[in-house]
Amino acid sequence: MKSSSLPRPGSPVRGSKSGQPIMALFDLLGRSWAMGIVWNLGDGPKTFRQLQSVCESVSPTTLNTRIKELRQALIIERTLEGYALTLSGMELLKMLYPLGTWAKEWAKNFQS
Amino acid sequence: MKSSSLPRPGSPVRGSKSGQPIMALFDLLGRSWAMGIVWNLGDGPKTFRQLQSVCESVSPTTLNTRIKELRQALIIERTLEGYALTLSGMELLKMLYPLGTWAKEWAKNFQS
DNA sequence: TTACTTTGCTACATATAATGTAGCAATAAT
DNA sequence: ATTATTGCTACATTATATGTAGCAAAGTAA
Repeated sequence: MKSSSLPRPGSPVRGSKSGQPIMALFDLLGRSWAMGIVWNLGDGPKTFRQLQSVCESVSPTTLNTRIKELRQALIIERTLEGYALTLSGMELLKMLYPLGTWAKEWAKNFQS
Repeated sequence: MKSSSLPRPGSPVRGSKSGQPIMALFDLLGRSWAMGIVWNLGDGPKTFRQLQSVCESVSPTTLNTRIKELRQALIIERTLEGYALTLSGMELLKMLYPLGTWAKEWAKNFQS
């Protein structure tokens, strides 16, 4: 993994050469499993293997990469019980919850 | 593009074999530029080329793929003025706005 | 102490997705 | 009739994700 693959606000990221915070966040969260990992840590810390099993089909390679990125981004951290959301990560998750509600309404469009 | 590449709630998606709505949404939005496109349509409809220029480095291939997906997902639509958020897409965008605020706080951690 | 299990990964080959550049057909403007 | 713009497609290259195997370290049980 190149170090440049970690999107940081203030450095060029996908969507913004100047590294606008929201674009850095979109770059970070817009990678496979990133939001799923945050979401799944909502009910408490999980070990690597637990995350692997709750994120049904994630490969260890990808999981490990995402974990590194989210840790560097200060969204998750390693604790004695496993990987956990940081305080900041918990705040982020709170902002994702409304998406769950929206998604349920949205899903109605696709019922066969 | 395989038709199976469009994540739909109710069908297997990344993160959920049963296609839980939130996981379908994460699958859809967790692709490069997806959230950036929605975000950038916040201030009104944009043509393909306008989107291309506002999403600085997006390739036409990727932009076109994302547009197709977001249209099928009923989040954006084609209008006379260009691509625009649907009503549902506007609601979704509203749920993304708080992330902008969060991201600004988050960015403070990375100031050199 | 030995043996067995679980954990947190790494290696590596393959498949899939994104990028970058070129350019074309259709419409609009001059 | 010419030129410009728009919404793409083609295609080669590069980057990212997947899937499987397995290993070293730590914990557990006998």
